[in-house]
Amino acid sequence: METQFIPIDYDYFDWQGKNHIKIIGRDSKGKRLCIIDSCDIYLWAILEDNLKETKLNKLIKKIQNIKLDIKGRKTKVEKVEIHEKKFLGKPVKALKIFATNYKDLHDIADKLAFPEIKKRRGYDLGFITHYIIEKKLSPLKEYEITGPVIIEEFGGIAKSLDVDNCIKLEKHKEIDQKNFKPKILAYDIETDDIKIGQGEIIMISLVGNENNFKKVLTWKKTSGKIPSYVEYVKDEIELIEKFTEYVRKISPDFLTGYFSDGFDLPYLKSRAEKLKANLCLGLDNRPPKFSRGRVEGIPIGKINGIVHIDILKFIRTAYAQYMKSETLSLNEVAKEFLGDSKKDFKLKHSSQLKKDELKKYYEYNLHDSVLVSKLFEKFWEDMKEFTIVIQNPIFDITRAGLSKYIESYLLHHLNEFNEIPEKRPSYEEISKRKKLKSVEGAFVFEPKPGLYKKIAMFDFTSMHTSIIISMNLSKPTLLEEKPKNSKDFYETPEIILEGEKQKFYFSKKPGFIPLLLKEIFEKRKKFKKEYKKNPNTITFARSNAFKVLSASIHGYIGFFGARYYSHETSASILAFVRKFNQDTIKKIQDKGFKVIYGDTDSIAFLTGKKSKKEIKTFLEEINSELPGIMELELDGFFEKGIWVTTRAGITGAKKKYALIDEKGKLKIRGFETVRRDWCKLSRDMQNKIIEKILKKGDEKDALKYFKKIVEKIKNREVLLEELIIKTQLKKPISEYKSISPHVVAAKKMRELNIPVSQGNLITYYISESKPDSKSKLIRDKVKLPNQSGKYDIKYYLERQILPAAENIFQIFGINVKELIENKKQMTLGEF
DNA sequence: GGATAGCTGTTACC
DNA sequence: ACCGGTAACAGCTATCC
Repeated sequence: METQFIPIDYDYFDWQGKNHIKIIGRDSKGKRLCIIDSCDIYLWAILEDNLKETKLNKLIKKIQNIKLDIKGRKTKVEKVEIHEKKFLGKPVKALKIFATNYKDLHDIADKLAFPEIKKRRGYDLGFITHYIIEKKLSPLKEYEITGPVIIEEFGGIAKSLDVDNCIKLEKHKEIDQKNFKPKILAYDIETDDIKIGQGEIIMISLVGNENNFKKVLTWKKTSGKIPSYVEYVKDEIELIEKFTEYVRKISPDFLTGYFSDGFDLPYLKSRAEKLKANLCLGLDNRPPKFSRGRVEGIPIGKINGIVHIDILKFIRTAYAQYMKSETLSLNEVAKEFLGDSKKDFKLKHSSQLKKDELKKYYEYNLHDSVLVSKLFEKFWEDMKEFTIVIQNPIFDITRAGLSKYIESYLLHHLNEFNEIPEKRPSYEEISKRKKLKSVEGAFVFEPKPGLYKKIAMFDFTSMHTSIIISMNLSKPTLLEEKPKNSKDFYETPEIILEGEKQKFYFSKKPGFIPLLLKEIFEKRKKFKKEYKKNPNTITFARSNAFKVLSASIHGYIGFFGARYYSHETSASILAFVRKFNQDTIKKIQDKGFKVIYGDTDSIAFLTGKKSKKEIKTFLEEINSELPGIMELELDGFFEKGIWVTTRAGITGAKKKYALIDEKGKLKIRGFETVRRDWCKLSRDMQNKIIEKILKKGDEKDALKYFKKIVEKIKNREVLLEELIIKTQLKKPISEYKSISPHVVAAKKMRELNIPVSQGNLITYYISESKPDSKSKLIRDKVKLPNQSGKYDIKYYLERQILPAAENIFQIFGINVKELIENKKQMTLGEF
């Protein structure tokens, strides 16, 4: 049979002792196919240099005779070949040692402790990654494949799978990608208890991307007319089984939820087990399987053949860093990316629900799935792009962290360089790396506080990555010492590493890591351009997703868990980052401009009387002098900007500024207004003050506004919701050494049986202390938002409002602190 | 018992 | 443990006198 094929989900099984890959995917007509294939299984033994032939032959004989008897399964080394390979860029002679089963490679490696063998590599990739590398059959790419249809072979696997055809792969060829439209089903459950399996599942909503499929399944019935999407079932068992039936009938490529790895799917599983209900969602007619997750032990739910995607996890890795939302709740994320939100509905125990409320509940439940399905559609192109670039199955891509992205990308391209993969660091190696002092980071220019006009901002495009590529920095290209007879190397500035002043030297002969990173760099540039041409939330998200990927390369090299970790390289990258930024600052100053700020890869300066065209020409001039692919670009021109002092004193505060461009668009960094751990009142107030100063140029009006807010607080006219402070609980309550207000708030919540756990955003406000209280601690005045009380005027004036305004007014010589203090005396006087 | 340096903890910037 | 360094800042905690 010959057909087109898009691989989607990868799995493997043993048949007659040998690993076989099982790939579920689609053909161009939307038929679901399963492909069975196998590949060579082997590991590498890197030999000592200059090994004599007789010794080598003896060694090969010994290896060929290795036999294993593990867990009752007998197996042996199949064959051994000699290859000229490279390891960390250097030529090596290596033995390719073949085995039957990938699982055995580790045990074989253990038996290779011969003095002739320097290193053993390539047995810790996992079979799926090994297969994809070996056969170049990558997820979500498109292929022309040929092979016989199988029915009885491999123990009748074809019969156990719910697919249109099962094919034994003989040949495959990559073809151009057409626009693959996956079948998607979003789901969401409602329950009576948020602890997994502790309550009943009340209803489940399903939303598909074909035929406008919308469904709410429930056993909680109401009277009167109900919407056509609601389907009643008898009880919870039937609810779960109906859900299973629909998933199987629709048989989507992707079943997607929001936090569904941590809630919906484990909940369904737990209830199904308890009630003995059928939850066999997989194409293999089995229930979902769970494994322990990477983050906070949140499980990972896998369904055979149908890729379960928890869209929250992908958002967390690829976008969270650059999002405006304060939390990654479905509601906030939907607001940011879809301009839509959850339906307004106050959740309560189903027994407390009135008949008319139930209809609202159905709507609410359905809409959650609508949002999830829309989010999936929004991010589909990005997930696909990441999957194709990184070449790991999309199931893993959507759950992995950034280091995994980079590492997988590298591992999948090593063959192009004839490279043997480096191993994962051992536990001992990791502890050793963790003990090293952290390397000196980027340079931040100390600003002089003040109001500035006519500002230009330059920044380097993907600075760290372009430095790695341009200066050929990586573990394999790092030279042991300064070459004596050659100029073919890059020299770093002086670096202090582990207390020792030194320089590092990198070969100019292009290494595989810098060469490979170029693709990621190019993609980042491409998507940034796309965003600038067509700015919307989605082009912004994509541009940022690749920005994150591109920016994490340097982090990967300095990450102790990385295969290609290099402390020296990491220090070198940062030394170049400092050097190029400082050199450019100097160039700009030498040209006669006043530099006012810069952080890592950016520089802000006053354009003075120079035209935009002149600035751009100057930029080109700087660019012509930059090495390799390094590029400085214009971030923008700004009409005005403010920089303030630190709270403590007279020095300019770094990482805090506000700018306004010609279109009146504000760019605010670091100020309280962008920090979620300040109350809404002070954030909004500060934002307005900045706006009044930058837009209208009217600090008097800003001051008037500030006084108004002070009055409002004093007169208790401020709504409590404006005074709520939100702080994240970053670890379990018991682990806190210092008991700060948010920890107290979390404790109070626990006392009231409100579930709190690590990662929750804790909300509270500061109330007036009891008259008899001697405590000066703020934590003793903490109250939860729903606890009644009077807000503490003094606290909000002195600790929330004043700090958010003080430093800004100080620029204009206005001392608002005195103003508040006078007012306080007046207040006292009034009493 | 009050002042304060230093530490813990959170968040943001890049 | 799951990209990392720089920085601001609040509020607690230890230590001093």
